[in-house]
Amino acid sequence: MINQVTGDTRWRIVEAAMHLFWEKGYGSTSVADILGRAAINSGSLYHFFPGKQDVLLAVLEAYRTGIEQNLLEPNWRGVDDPIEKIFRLLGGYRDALVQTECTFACPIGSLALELHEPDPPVRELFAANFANWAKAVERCLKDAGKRLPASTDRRALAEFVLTTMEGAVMLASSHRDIAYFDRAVQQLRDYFNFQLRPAKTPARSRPQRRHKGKSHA
Amino acid sequence: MINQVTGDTRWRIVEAAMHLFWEKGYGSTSVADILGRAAINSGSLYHFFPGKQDVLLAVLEAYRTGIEQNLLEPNWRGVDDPIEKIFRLLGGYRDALVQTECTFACPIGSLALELHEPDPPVRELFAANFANWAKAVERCLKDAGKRLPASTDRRALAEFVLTTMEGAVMLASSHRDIAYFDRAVQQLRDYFNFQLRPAKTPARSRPQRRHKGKSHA
DNA sequence: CGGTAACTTGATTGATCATTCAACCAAGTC
DNA sequence: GACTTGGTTGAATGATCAATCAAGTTACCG
Repeated sequence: MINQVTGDTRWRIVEAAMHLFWEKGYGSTSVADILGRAAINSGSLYHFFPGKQDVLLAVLEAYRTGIEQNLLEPNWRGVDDPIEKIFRLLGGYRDALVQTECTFACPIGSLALELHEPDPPVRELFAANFANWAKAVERCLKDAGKRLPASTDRRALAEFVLTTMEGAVMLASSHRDIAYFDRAVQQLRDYFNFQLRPAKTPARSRPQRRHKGKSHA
Repeated sequence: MINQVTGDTRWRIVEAAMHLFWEKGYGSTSVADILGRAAINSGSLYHFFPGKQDVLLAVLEAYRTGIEQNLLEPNWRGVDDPIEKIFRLLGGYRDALVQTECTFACPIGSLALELHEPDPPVRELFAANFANWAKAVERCLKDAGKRLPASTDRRALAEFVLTTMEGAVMLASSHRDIAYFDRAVQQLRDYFNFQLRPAKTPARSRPQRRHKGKSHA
């Protein structure tokens, strides 16, 4: 998963912790779990990290620096239209949900809500991750140029895409039903269509039903 | 907090757990914490509940049955306009964020994301809580009658309000900044305004900036 | 008053947790 | 071949956790 130049111990720890925090959350992942998955001993972990929380910091740092390579690039490969890029990104989270039978998707969001009162450095990394994500969407919105009215607040709209994604993931995973995610994304699509003036890809100008039943894949 | 006919032990436990789960989450709340806050001994707790998880079930059940009395009624007192009711409800979450300096707001959402793989009964209570919340909003949307186009999918829109609230709470609490919440709600307001035909309260028909800086209260 | 059922007490249990540390090893340097 | 540096081993430590239970208390009922 992800990649790094070295296959050294430190990275094995981060990689293992990434997976486990994503799967079980921070609190429910024991150091022993990490040791097991990374196939090392406790002494090695504590050689590289002062404590469990510092592993979390490294994990969040890895997400932060890897957003381009591991999140945006795979989802945007071969996609040019900036608006479509946004919905491809959301599609990536949809895939994660489907692949895990709607149990988990966004690791940052889950961790952020789990740790209500994180130490300042942890909180700052959450914020930085969210900010980078929104910035990427904001770039798309700027690339969309005049297809969006000049009056549209691009930053607020980009944040709103993130808001929608996180909320949609929460509902879908709580219900164990991808349809909740799809309906939310469709609402967002409709919101976009209200604002977009038709480009190459003609935008439906009126809300239109989809996804009546459960999953659609 | 909340209320119940009796001030008996069982209710004291649920009340204490409600507060603690909200404040620290499920995993970080020890049974000892609950005992302390409820001012009882472990034997009493285990007399009423087979285990910690059953306390969680009771808490979720309490939220579920109390939504009308403890959530809707206080926020909707004196408000008639169904659309305004929706935004008053969101305002209630805003108040919770502000009062806790943006550390926590929606207990259900936090717990739902914390417990990735809850036992079926727990998961069902999460789903039921979300469903009731969305149903309340859906009722408002139906009460709005012809102010919304007939083509609008009221269920999907109601769910979208919930999606937005949960996502907005997550962003605001991660950044410790209420402005993230406000911007998201403003986007939702704009979305509504695209669809609403002007009622008594004339709806701004164009997005309009607000909240440039940090908090606005 | 005797009896019983509901409830409470709080020390105790055993598991699990994050963390520590002295001993060990391997590669590189002088 | 002595010494150092960077990394590894894994048993041990002490804290904390959810859960137990035998002994006690209270309230009600006949």
